[in-house]
Amino acid sequence: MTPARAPRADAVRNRKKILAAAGEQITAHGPEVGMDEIAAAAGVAVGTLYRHFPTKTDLVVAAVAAYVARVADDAETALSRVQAGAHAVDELTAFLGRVVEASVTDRAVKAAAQTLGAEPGDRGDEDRAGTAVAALIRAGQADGDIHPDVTVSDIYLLFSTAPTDQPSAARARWLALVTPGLTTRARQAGN
Amino acid sequence: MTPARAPRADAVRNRKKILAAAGEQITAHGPEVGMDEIAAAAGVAVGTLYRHFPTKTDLVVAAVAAYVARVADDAETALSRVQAGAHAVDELTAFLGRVVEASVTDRAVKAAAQTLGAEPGDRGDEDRAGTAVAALIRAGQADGDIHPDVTVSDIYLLFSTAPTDQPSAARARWLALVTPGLTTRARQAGN
DNA sequence: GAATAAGATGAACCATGGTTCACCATCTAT
DNA sequence: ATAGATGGTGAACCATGGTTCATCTTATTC
Repeated sequence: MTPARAPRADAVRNRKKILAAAGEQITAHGPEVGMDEIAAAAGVAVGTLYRHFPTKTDLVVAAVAAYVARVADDAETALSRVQAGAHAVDELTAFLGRVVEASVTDRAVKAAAQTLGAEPGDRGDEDRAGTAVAALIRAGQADGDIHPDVTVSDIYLLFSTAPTDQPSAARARWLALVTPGLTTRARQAGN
Repeated sequence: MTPARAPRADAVRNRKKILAAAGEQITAHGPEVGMDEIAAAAGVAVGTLYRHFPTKTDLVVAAVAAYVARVADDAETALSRVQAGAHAVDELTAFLGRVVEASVTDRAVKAAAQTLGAEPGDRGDEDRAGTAVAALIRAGQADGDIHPDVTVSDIYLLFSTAPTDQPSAARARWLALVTPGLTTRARQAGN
């Protein structure tokens, strides 16, 4: 067992800067930003990135984890509104809409979603999000508004297929087209 | 005006081989296949590819056009079935399902779909597909089964977001979730 | 069956972008 | 203050993959 003496102060500092920069850059330009750009944004050299994260994938995963946390917060907030009396269906679709809308700016969230759907993940934020969404669904089902067979993975499935690169109008239309699949009521007119 | 004497026989032959090979390769491995591989499959050298198509994009577009034709055929067949008495909604959703299912094997179709949604295209197959789908929609609306505000671009929108890389079960589920957005009836139980 | 233009060839080129590593700087423990 | 390991640097490396071009081949024409 390596007792592993405490990491150096500047190393900790840099790690944070890197994570923050990676987040910003990925948010702005998607996961395909170059390591050089992330390094520059963090005010470090490329080599430093590799000291902290063995591969680019590792870095992206780590950075994206922050956005999963954001989604989890959003879901929990929505849930608390429901517990305060708001309609669950409305909150759920609004949540879906917000997350989709957010993923336009934060292209990374989309990647995060795929992570969500992909692996069980290492506990934490993913669970929080899942739990909150599940509660949201259950509440809506209790109201009789959400179809009984809807599950959390349905939400992830839909979210992972959201038309991120399409114009705002298309995204709104998409949400309108997709919502009836979750609810028990037939579609209303208009969008 | 260059009278442009007829192109050489082998040039014509090669052009066909290239198009065919590009189709196969893209179908098998998606639009990201290397030019080398396409050339090899066609039994030609890379340079020949570039003699016929100035850039890779041009080649892909040309190759993908063939798949647009396939989709158009499918849509027209579905339409003819409706005219023979079949239910329009059923044909439309089945069509959507088939195309999605097909795009698992033919990853290229997906690219084709994005092309469809993107530019007006140079007439032809895209129009055929659009016309057939439009007729399908109109028929379904006449039956009162399809929501009055559904348009052809809705179909394209949905198709372009289909979960191509997900397992079969997920794709089926997706179709079930998405269908109610097109119809006037509320969701049924099960998937 | 030359002559010649159209076409084919594929090694080489180049840009991109992730990754490495020999060397330098800095923090921390004594 | 100093040793020495931990961390940082960034030019260079390498793999990938699209694109070019000088050269050779072959179909067509007279």
